[in-house]
Amino acid sequence: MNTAAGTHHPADASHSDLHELVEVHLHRIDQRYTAGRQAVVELLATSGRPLSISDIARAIPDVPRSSAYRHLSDLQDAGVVRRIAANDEFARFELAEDLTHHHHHLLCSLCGRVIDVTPTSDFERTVSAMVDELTRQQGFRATSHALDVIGHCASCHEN
Amino acid sequence: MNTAAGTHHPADASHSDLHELVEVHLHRIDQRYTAGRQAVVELLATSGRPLSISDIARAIPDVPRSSAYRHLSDLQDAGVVRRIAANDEFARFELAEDLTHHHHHLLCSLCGRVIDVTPTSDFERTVSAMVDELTRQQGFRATSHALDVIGHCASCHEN
DNA sequence: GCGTAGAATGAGACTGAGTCTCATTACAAC
DNA sequence: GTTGTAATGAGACTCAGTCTCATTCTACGC
Repeated sequence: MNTAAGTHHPADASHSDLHELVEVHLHRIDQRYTAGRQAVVELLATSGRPLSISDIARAIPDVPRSSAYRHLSDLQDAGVVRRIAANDEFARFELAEDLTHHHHHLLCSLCGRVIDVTPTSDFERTVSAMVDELTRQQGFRATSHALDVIGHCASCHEN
Repeated sequence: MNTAAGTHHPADASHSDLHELVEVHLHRIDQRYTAGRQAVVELLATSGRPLSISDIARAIPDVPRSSAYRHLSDLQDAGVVRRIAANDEFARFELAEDLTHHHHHLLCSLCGRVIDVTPTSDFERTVSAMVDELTRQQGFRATSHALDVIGHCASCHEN
């Protein structure tokens, strides 16, 4: 499996492409791509891991909390940002997969860190088959899926 | 795949067995299996789906909120209860898998409902292989995993 | 059975993530 | 430039979840 933890930068291919793409997504729901929103997207794109609100507040302190929440919510509506629920009590945010690439998460139950990993094609085939089955049997219409592996990250079980 | 949504009752085999097992788990960490804790376990066992705190408060109103939280936290420490983070903002609780059986979740992004499904052995084999790989490559020590499929449940996309 | 130490509980204050409101500012169209 | 509308900042507000502390229960020795 190819892991991408901490090393992939979704905007590597072309940084301006990302922002143009986000702008298109926003325009689709009649929203502007303002400076505050750009700052949030830029941060999520370069961080390479899902960020909590406190991460975001720390990184871009000139964007007030209430605005950051609103930007994230608007970007979520535009399909640009995805909210993920970690095992601790607060939410984290990352760029949506169609702007980056499909991946899963390792959740450290000690420090709360979230690490991205890209799945093998073998794995994804099995998941897709499973999801198809569910759609039929449960009448459940899947839009996406996420595998969360819970455990202890390298730096935590060292200590 | 065998789905078990809404139909499996973990304690079907023997209800008293479950409570004895929980008692053992609690004693292991020097905790008593009191009436309040029994009420919570009983509720989780018979509900057949992960419950939020408001579900629990509604079902057993004579157990105060602060006690319910404490019971859940103690039961979690004993390895009897697992806390799962749904996609909405609040946590849900279910009996740990070694008291029931290994399963995954369908999360309805419209109504917040969480549906349990049991994985195929084929799927679990692939996941285990993937998790082993991670352990080696990332130095991540996995303790458990969960596949969340996000989408719309039958009753939501009917309307 | 009785007394006592420690565990469990209930009530309610407290914390902080996330939401809402509203006055102000920026922008787009004419 | 003017005007209507969208976006923003500040801060009040809500409510899930935690903490504290006085009270009640339980196990155990006598």
